[in-house]
Amino acid sequence: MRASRYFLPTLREVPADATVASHRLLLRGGFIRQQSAGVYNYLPLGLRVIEKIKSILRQECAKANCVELLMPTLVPFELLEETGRDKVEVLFPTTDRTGRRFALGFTHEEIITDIARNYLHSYRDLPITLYQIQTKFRDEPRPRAGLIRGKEFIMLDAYSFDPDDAHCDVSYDRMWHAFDEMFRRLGLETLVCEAEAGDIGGGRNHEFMVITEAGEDSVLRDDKTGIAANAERCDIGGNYSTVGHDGIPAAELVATPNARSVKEVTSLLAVDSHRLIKTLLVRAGDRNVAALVRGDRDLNPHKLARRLGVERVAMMESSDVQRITGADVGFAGPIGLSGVEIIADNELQAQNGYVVGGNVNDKHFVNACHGRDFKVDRWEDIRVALDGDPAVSGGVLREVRGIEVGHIFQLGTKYSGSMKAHFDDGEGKEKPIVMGCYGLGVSRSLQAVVEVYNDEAGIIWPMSIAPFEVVVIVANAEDESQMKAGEKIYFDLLEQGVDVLLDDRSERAGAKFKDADLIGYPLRVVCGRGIPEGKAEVKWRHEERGEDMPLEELGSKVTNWVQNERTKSA
RNA sequence: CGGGGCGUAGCGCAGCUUGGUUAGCGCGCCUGCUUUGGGAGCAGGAGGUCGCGAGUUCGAAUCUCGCCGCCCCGACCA
Repeated sequence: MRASRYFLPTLREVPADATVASHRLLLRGGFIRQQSAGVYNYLPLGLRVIEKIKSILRQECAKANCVELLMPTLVPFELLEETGRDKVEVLFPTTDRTGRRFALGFTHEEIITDIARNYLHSYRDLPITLYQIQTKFRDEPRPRAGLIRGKEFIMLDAYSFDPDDAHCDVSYDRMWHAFDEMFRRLGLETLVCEAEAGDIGGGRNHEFMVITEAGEDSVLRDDKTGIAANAERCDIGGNYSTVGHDGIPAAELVATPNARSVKEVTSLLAVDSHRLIKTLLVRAGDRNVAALVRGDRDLNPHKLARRLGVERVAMMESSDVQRITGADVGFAGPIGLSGVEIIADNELQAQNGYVVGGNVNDKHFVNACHGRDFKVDRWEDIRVALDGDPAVSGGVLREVRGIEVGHIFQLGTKYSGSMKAHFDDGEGKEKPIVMGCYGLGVSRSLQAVVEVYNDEAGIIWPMSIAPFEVVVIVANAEDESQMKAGEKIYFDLLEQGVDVLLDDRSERAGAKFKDADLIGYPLRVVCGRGIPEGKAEVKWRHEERGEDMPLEELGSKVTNWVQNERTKSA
């Protein structure tokens, strides 16, 4: 490809809206262009990277015996109704001219399960894993940071079908390994985390995180075992012995007019927030539960749901809170509550004599003691883990930020059950197929790579997914000998199968260097002032200096370097 | 959805507080000459519904109201 005939809309100035480095570089390098919030064009350079990523994913899928198909973007609404996912909030609903309802595909469990129930009837058809690479649509409440979170994005989604859990484990582990290989070849180091399953549902699941400050997820890593977990999921250890109430004065109801929030109450009563208990009322199935956490902590609703053995908990409506506590939201407390199961965070055992809501408007108790003024039905770990918290292993949890580039799930029979995707087990019994699903963010991974590989001057692509492997710059496009030499190298490299761009634009040399650094080609060849002596400069993007090389050996040497890099990431 | 910020040429910005001729600047773009290894110099030029709509006023980029869009923080997140 000749740059003079290509599309390289690089920007000298930094677009004001981009705050994350990788987002800025992708915009400046002319890889992507925003169309609207969370919606992007992939310009030619960006598309090249996307296609290279896809190609690596396909190769690894093939190694793992996964079979590619392509499902529709228009998902019939009735299928989502079968699994209850017609209520999912990020759905993009639409209708055809006859009024028939669809949703733009946000993930394809329903369609793939529909395919399974139509074609997979026998244990002889299993196991099998099918996958696609496709644009997904999710009406995200807050798109951010370019391709990190968008309303549409490119994703690989794979689905495994097995006769039982043991086989599913095998499929799961095989895909886990395939993901490891994919990320390795993209140049991404990932930390695998235990995670929450969210609306996808199911049981065992793991996230693949690229650790970087620009990430939007919080990951906690046990410094003793190295095991990591998403903050939504992370368990907290520590041994707590219950502190008694000796010497603590009797609980006393005090006036706290209009003080509802932790901040308002603690500043009014002049106490630290860790001396206050937040009482959060939730519905868990048909049960009413009061969850107690320290004033300076956050309840983790996922964890609470898990402790209670339900799929999810929902914060109570304010009318229900009033009915149960007799007071407005903001004044709930554990003393005198009835018909409510009280579950308290472990950490609360370590102190006593708290400030709690009075279950009367504008009143709170001080010196409230568990074991004296109110009874805790269960002590559990129900709060959001923080940096420095004790790990279950006895180590300490340390927080890092991460970009979630992959998420794999064991679904069990969640979809096959509700959609009746059954198979004959060979002994005359019909059973639901055991499923797994595996998502890898293609566009998000692209940006994660940029986030990890860049410097002040621009992007530094790994050879495996660089938009071009080599750029050949003709320093002065009007100098015939330079242009001739550049074209010769260009055609030689092309012939050797190297992915090369010839920068023959009539820009000044400096501008072409700046563009090359910004765009981030791994290797740069410059045909310039060395040409009269039969030499050109070769330079790696990640190195400070290049070296002059005789033209005769340049082609084969560069080809070798490229091929070496390729095998490293093959 | 809550909080904050922004919307003026392709990009980055000034002007708005205190309304007043033809709305500026830098980069980019076009033409010419010179230059040609780290985003060149000089000269000339094109490019604007000042986000949209109402209102106030003799007069609105500027003041008021409504709407729309974009960014950041939070909530949410498959």
